[in-house]
Amino acid sequence: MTTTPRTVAEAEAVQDRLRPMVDLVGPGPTTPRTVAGLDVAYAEDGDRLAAAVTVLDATTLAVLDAVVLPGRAAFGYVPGLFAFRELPTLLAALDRLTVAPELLVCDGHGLAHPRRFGLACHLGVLTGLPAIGVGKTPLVGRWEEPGRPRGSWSPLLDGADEVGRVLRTQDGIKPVFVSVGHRMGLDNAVAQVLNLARRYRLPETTREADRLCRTELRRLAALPADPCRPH
DNA sequence: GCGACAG
DNA sequence: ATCTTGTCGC
Repeated sequence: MTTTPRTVAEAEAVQDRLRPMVDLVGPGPTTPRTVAGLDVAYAEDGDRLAAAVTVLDATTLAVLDAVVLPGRAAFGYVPGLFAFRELPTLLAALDRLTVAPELLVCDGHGLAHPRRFGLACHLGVLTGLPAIGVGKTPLVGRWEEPGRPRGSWSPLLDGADEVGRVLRTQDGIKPVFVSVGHRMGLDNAVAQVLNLARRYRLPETTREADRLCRTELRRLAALPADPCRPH
């Protein structure tokens, strides 16, 4: 089972306990055959959610498998502890996959985190799979604007550590924040994200998962009260 | 002390 | 994350 803390102190303790288990050596797969995208959509109340995992062919980007599950936020939103909200439902969805992913692309940071243990590290350690974090906005670190062309990047520095890279995935488009989650090298992480973001700012894996969980959330909201489980 | 703060 | 209209541009 997953360790679900109830307080900020407990959550930080969990991160500190798991952080040493992150594999920072593995360069990761050069040409994975299957890549998973993970994302969560929240209802207006901020409590109910839908978590989605999609598995794509890393070459053709065809969707090979997809799972979406309803759930509840397992923790309050606290920057730095955000992973605890969606971890349980995401792990449940991962368990139901029929096509095994060789790499996880997470919607959030990995090492680019105050305690070097963001969502991508957490999911990587718990599943044992190589994992990458792709954030849309920064959490920690300083950086300089990368060049305009797709593929340009600049280091994301937290003190003296390069905790990630600010990567331009499309010409002249706002960059994303790439960081290592588990069993990956930073160079490879950037290469994998570029391969997955061929036409849009975000990797196709993330876009597919995002679309799936948002659609499911709307479907759930439009559904009448469940007659099978009355109050 | 003040501001910042993944999704 | 989500709430939201129009608008600028290819």
